[in-house]
Amino acid sequence: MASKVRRGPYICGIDAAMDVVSGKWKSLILWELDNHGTRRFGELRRGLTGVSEKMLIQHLREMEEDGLISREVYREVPPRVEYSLTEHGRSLNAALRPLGEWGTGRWERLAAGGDLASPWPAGAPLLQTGGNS
Amino acid sequence: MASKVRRGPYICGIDAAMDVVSGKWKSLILWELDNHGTRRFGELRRGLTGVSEKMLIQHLREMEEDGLISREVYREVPPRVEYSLTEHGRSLNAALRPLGEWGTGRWERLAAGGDLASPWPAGAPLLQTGGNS
DNA sequence: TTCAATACTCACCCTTTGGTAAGTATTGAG
DNA sequence: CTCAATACTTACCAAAGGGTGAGTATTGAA
Repeated sequence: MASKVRRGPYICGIDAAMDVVSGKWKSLILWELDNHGTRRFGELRRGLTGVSEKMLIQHLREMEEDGLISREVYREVPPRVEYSLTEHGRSLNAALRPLGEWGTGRWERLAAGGDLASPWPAGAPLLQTGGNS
Repeated sequence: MASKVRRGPYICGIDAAMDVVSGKWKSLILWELDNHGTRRFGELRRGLTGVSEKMLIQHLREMEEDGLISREVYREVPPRVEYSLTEHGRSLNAALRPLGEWGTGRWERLAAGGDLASPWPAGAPLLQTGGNS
């Protein structure tokens, strides 16, 4: 039961993308690695507040299989393992940006006591953060 | 147990967007409504091959609560109910487009006996479909 | 000899998600 | 009176997702 091995059959592109990105912590891992370039296992664990070791490693393994991240092992004592984004992972992050901005907009509207029906809060400009967050 | 009522607290914009879009059939519903403009319950059911009535209506209700779609009831016999995208739903669809294109790329690479590590299949141009699919 | 530090690995369990199949409500047609 | 057509609604069940907590392996330092 090491990995999911779903990989289709897909019904559309969104479906194919979701297969890779769905998982409670995956977008956070993407974001964290995009910010820092390279992170050790322990750094990731401390960076993603609330993640369990089991889920973190499970997600990291799946993302490695999906070609999103690379894993570098340094045979030292104590051991050191470094994770970073591949080119493929960076392109996924870029593709997620508009969705992240849409989500930020919704989030702000909700926080403002949000009326979910109208697309923008009528005059309140949407603040754009740097990345997906 | 009528609705999910998650709506935060979120940790990033992606999280906020995922809360709205996660669900086996939601992106398909978005896509179907974007294509046809307006669809009856039965048309949606027949359009999304494999969806159960329970899940379809559950997703539709949640999406209505989230302001993505609107529901129009015609008091006839037999009854008629029509669903369509709101402005908010259309903006979500737009934000999903890059992700859909990324997924299509991955999908094609997989179908081609895909090497998941390199971002593009080296010379094979990515065919862009019209929407998210 | 014991401990610390790191990166896992495993067994167990609870919650969420989604499917199946049957039932409800309405009213015009036969 | 029964049936068809539509849009749900409900009860029940199985699978997937994710959390907890303990255990493993390695070796230098105390």
